[in-house]
Amino acid sequence: MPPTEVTLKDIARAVGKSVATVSKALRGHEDISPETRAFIAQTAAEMGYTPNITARRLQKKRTDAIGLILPVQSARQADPFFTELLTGIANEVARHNFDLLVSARTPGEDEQAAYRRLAAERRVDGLIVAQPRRNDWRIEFLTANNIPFVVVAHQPVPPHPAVWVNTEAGILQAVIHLVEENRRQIALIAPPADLLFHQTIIRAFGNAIAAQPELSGGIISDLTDMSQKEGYRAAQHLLAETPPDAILACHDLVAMGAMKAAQDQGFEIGDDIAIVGFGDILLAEYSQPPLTTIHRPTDVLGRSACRLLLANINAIEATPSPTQIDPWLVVRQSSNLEFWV
Amino acid sequence: MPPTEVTLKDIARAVGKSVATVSKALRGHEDISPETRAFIAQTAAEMGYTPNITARRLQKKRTDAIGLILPVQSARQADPFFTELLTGIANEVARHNFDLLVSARTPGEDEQAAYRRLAAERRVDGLIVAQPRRNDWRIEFLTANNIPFVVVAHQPVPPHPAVWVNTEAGILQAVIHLVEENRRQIALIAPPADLLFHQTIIRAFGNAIAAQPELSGGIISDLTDMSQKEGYRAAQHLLAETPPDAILACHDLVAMGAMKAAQDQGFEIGDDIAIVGFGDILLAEYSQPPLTTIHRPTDVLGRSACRLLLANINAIEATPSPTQIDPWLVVRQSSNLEFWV
DNA sequence: ATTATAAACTTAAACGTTTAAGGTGTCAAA
DNA sequence: TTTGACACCTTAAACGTTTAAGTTTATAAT
Repeated sequence: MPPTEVTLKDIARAVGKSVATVSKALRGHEDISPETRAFIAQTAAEMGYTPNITARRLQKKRTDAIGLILPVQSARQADPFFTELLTGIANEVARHNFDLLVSARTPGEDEQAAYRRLAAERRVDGLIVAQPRRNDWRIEFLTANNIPFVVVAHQPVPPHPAVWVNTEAGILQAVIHLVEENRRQIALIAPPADLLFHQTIIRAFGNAIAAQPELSGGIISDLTDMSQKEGYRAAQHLLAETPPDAILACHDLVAMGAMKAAQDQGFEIGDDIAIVGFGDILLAEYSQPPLTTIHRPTDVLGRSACRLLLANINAIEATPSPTQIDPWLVVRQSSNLEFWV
Repeated sequence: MPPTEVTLKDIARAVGKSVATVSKALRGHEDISPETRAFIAQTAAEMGYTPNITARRLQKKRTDAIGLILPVQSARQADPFFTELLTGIANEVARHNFDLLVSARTPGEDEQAAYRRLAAERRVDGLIVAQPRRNDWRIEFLTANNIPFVVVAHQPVPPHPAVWVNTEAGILQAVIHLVEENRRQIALIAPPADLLFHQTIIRAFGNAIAAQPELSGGIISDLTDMSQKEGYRAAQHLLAETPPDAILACHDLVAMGAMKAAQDQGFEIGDDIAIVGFGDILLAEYSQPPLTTIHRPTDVLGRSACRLLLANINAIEATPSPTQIDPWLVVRQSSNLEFWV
């Protein structure tokens, strides 16, 4: 490392040309002769030049960075969904030479400060908003302040740019599967009511049930978050009275909590009761029994959201990439009688 | 949002003072009269001024940002350890008004580019390096380029600044617990050999075994990563021949894979065989059976690392915060006979 | 009446880039 | 021999801050 950073000025001095020439040479402009271009490029390399992106940013008025604010419950909390989303976004971002700024905040006042920081102070060119809520102030804030963003959701969020998983299709597949497994009373453990996902999944569930005349369905709708703990609690209540023969959970973590509750009450999962999750987090396959679940291709979701955002801020030309992502059902032991023959 | 960003110049024009005065007023310098200071502050607020951090950065030659590069195996991969670490770091970073830049890369060539980008191009003031490897080129690179960093590890990494979990103590607790549970042959499933953690845990395990005369220990040491899949594979081999009566895994995910392997081979976990993990990820409590594990306070690790890094780059004054973090054993059903009485 | 001190500013340069506009020299065409 | 046209390069301004050094005015000390 040079004792002091090498700048364009240093190179200019070294090659005996002006700073402008050096800049243009390095950026490959047409009006610099090939020889000069090559000479400058070589000198720059020899001197160990790396551009100062801060200066570039100031001049270009773009940060070439996007932001993601993770809603976390506690310092410990780490919803695998967000992690996978993050990985997807990070990968895509890297391909386009952008930076990803991450903030972890508990929803509330604190979160607002984070949005103001990233967005109003223009630390980023745009943001990805995950898990939209009812009357989401984040969306209102970003809209009002004219800051580009893309929502990652479970259904379209007009009029805002969004990428979403086709919840309707996923739920329908799950319900059909349960019917084929001869389940007749399905209980849905719905997400917290302040999430848009709440309405989406309840509607999808209602439609799916309505399409199968022999089915009856119930809905648990008092979750405060989508954690194992809440899943445990919800299932506990559910099973205490007249237990359904299938549970459809809004999140794999919730499903895992529900499984534990059922096991603690002596149910044989996959036999006495079927349990289906949503998400297909990595651990779903390794739960005991392995969890049947609706696979949500979260990394694809992240990549698409990222691409859409970059297109919207004119960083890349718009590609007609799909905004609706189809999930699919992954059948494992928690819902499958064959494993119990 | 203003049609165009409000700058110091605009405020200067509005209050009829120079740009320098406005700047100094807003930063609370002594040589601006209280009245002017107040007036400027008010005007700035009214005009909706937010400082342009890019300009500030250029001038100050600091980015007020740190970086974290997550090693990921695939787009899907999402080791809960890193997620928790990330959350811890993000939280601490926010408290000091710093930004956190995150990159997700598969170890290798790709990863190098990410380091060069963040570090050499000075997008960040410093980096946190997690999961150090043998002859870690990342550490060499950062050292050679004079870029501040802190390592998150499982033992000290002299001469580099680091924060580590007291692996020795954790492993000892686990082994003592297993002895009390009347286990006599303990197998360690060690991390991949290229990680420093590999040596650390093997030494700790060796010492712990040596301290208990009645014990015999074996070591599996061919993992390619710390995943459930690898845990499954390792345990499968282990159990095929002369099964130990306890397995100590280097990571909860590995332990979960091992549990599944054991179950698939008809072992009753906690009875026929005890399994102990390392990390205490959130899901450990919800596995079936719940996993006994060495609790690694990952978020604390992240916070401490962050604080140490910030102190090293003179962003905060050094606090004598501990660099060695003590883990503790959490006993659950996977190793506890009492559950089986 | 002079000088020093202090308070409250302003000027100007700097941080490292990019780029529009302008300049110079060469060569070909008229 | 003039006139473009072109290739190649330079000048200068700009992006929005911060801050060292300088200026002005008022006041106090000699």
